[in-house]
Order: sequence, then C-alpha cells, then structure tokens
Amino acid sequence: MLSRKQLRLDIKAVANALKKRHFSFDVNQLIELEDNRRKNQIEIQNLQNLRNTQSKAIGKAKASGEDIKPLLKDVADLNGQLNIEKSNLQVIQSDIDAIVLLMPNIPHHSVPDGRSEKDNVEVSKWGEPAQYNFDVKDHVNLGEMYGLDFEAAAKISGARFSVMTGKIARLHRALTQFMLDQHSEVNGYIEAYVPYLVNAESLIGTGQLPKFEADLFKTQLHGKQGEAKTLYLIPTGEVPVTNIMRDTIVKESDLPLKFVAHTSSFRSEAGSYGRDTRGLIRQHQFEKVELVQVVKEQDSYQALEVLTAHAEGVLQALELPYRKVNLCAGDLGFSAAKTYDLEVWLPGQNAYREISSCSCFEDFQARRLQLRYKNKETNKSELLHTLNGSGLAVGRTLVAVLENHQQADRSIKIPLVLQSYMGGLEVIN
RNA sequence: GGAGGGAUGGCAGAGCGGCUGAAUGCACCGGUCUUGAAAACCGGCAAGGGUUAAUACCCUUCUAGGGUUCAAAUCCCUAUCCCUCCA
Repeated sequence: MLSRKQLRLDIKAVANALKKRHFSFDVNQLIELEDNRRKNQIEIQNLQNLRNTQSKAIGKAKASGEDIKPLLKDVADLNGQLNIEKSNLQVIQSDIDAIVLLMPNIPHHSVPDGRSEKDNVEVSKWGEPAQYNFDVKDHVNLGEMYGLDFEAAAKISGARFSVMTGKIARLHRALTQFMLDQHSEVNGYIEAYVPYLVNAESLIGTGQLPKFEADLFKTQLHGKQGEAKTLYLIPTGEVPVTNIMRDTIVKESDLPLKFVAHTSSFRSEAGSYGRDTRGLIRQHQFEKVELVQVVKEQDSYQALEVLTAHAEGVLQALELPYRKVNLCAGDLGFSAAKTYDLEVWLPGQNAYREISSCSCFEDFQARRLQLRYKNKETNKSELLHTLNGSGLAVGRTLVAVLENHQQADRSIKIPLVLQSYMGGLEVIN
C-alpha cells in the first residue's frame, strides 16, 4: 500500500510514477474523495468535540445537583447529526480504501521501462550451458525413468500435480535439505516452520489480496461458522513468513531479521491454461525454500543484492548455468518496487526459465502489515522494508538438475554438494 | 461436548461508568554525579489522523464488530485468540 500522505500531498507524482507500470487510475476522483473525506472528518471532529464538552458539563451539573434535562436534549441532537456524518464518512473511507488497496507499488528508479518479460534486462550470466553430443531428453522423459509419475498424480488429484517415488523423491528432498542448510548455516537466516493455511489478513498484508483472489485456493469449513473461518492455501511461503512480524514494533538491535522456510505453495494458475502443461514447471502444488528479510529503509537495496546472491549461491553450488534479469516495470509484481529474476538454463527447453524471484518491497508491505521499528535517532516508530526471494523453487531446481546433469546413458550425475544428502550416491541410473 | 477465567502502551501489569490516553515497574532516550562505566537521582517516552506559519489545540484508538448510556477500557451481546477445569 502506498502512503496516504504521499497520495494526498503529491498524487500527480504517484500517478506519473505508476505510468511506468502502465497502471492508471482516476486522479480527479481520488482527489475529490480525499477532499470530501477531509471536510467530513473536520465536521465530525467538531461535533465530537462539542459532544465531549457537553457530556463533561452534564457530569459536573449532576454532581452539583443542577437540572440536567436541557443539556441532555442538546446532546441528543448532536448525536443524531453525528451519526449521519459518520455513516457518510464510512462510505467515503471505504471508497478510498478500495482504490488504494488496489494500487501497485511504485517502481524503483533503477527498474527498466517496458511492458512484458521481453523487455526485462539481463544483468549477468553465470556458467555455460553444456554441449551434449547426444540426444537431449527433457525432465519428463528422464524423470519417468526414475520415479516421476504424472499419471498417478492425475488419478489422485488432476492435472498439474505430481507424484515422485524412489530416487527422484529422494533427490527432491535432498535439494530442499541442502537449500535449508545453506541458508541457515552459511547465510545466517533463522529457520522457520510456518502454517500453509492462512487468513485473509495475512494475504492482504503481503499484497495477494484483495486483487489476486482468483489465483488462490480457498478453503471453507462447513456450516455458518465455517464461513467466518475461511482460510487460504499459501501461494508462496512469503505470506506466512513475512506475516510472522505483522503488527509488531521490532527492536532496532534485532535488525535485520532474516528468515528461511521450506513450504509447499499452492496456486490455482487461473488464466494459464495451456501454458507449461508438460512436466513440473507449473504445478498447483510445489515446494519452495523462501528467504525473507526485514531491514531498515536505508539498507533495503543493498539487502536485495545480498539476498539475490544467496539464491545464486544455490545455483552455483549445483553447477547450474543461469542468468540474472532485472524485471521491467511492466513485468513487476504488484507489491514489488524492484525484482531480480534468476533464470536457470534448461537444455530440455533450450531456454532460460525462472527459478527464483527476488524482490524489494520497500515499505509497501510493511504499511499493510504495520511492521515497524523504533528509530533511536528520531525516537519514532518507522516502517521497515521487506524483501523476499526464492532460494530456490525446489521443483524447478529438480528439473534443472535432471536436465543439466543428464548423461549419454540417461543416468543423472548428482552434484557434489548433494551427494551427502543422497547417502553418498554419485549417479542416478 | 460442558463450565469458568482472560486479552490494556515496546514488555509486564493496575484500573472495572464521568477527574483515565490510561497508575506502577521494566526497557528506551536526555541530564546530574563519575577518570570511564555501573548504581543512585532528575526529566522525557503510545499510535493514527485533523486544524495551524508556528507554539499549540482537537479527534480517534484499551483484541475485533455490534449494543446500552448524555458519557464506556469499565455494563450487555457476538466473534477471534489464549488459559484452567469437567466429560
């Protein structure tokens, strides 16, 4: 959520900045609403002030045994008026909220212009895609030999699910463990275990709601009471992990906060029919190791570089060629001010594909989350900055390992760092 | 399934119709003292919003939403969460 103060003081600049995202809104409408809100609020406050002083007068009059009847009538009239004004304000306020909650974050100045992923800018590249002197298979063909089973998954649940058994399941788990260990032991993140079902407040906090409800799986308990207890399956670990700190004022000495969590993620993938229907790339349920940082305002962009490097470290350890891309304004997620995507090389697709998305949200999420710290210098509570990134998406990493480390005899070479997690196994065959 | 108890500032914890935006302690910040630190002492210290050039002043907020009342942290109802006991 953008700052209301900023919207009030400099709405033109906001509108202008959001143009970079190709997002537009009715500036005049918002100005008018805001104007009405202010007038209305002043009116209400005056009435409240009057009522408060009258009420106090009644208290005093009563104590000294005077007749309070005429005073009572006065206040009753005031209250009548007040109620009308209040309901007016409520309508205006919810109109404003509806608009503001749907406004995306302002892109950082270093974000390139552009409309779609075609306009993203490559920042760096690591590793060389291997040359294969044999017929390259994709992960579906390779995986099926070693325990990846989409037919069983379709029977159990439907499309976009997977079953893994045997060596593949073990490899999948090894990747998860390796990533968790790497981030908690080497990179200094606190390991967290979090719920996969979350309430609407949490999703509003990180920005998935109200705008992206269609992307979510929603659960509901039976009966009337159940409706009040709607929970959503998390679309990313970012939601529960970032919400750990919702509504808190963090001690300055505890900053920066760094969490790593392994979670499943659930996405409806509404609107992506026909895209990536083959294989593990786009699933309704997938595993991710998520990095979250909460830092002071002045540290956030440095933190974005570091967090991205942590995700890159995993790719490098797994000997997977990748490139780092600075997302253009048009491709930026709703809450993000700046995002680096890491795209891993997939020989089976002969292309780089997203495997991690690392974003700085500035105070956009923190404002919704009421996530602050006490600034010692100013002695004020100030909003913090949040960041997150996948480190990495486990399913896609499995794909990358299978495809990049395949050999002519259809065996899969296991990267050195994973071997201890595989009981010393060097090759899957 | 049933019966109770609770939710108050960064934390702990009083208050249970008007003088309470809220005692007290801890934490934090500033100062005195000290070679320095600690201790002690003095002072400050919730958030959000509005009016104002500024000093100031005003409004809202004691889990959330309703209600009673001229007036609610305080009384009533509902929800959520926590705790205890019974089955």
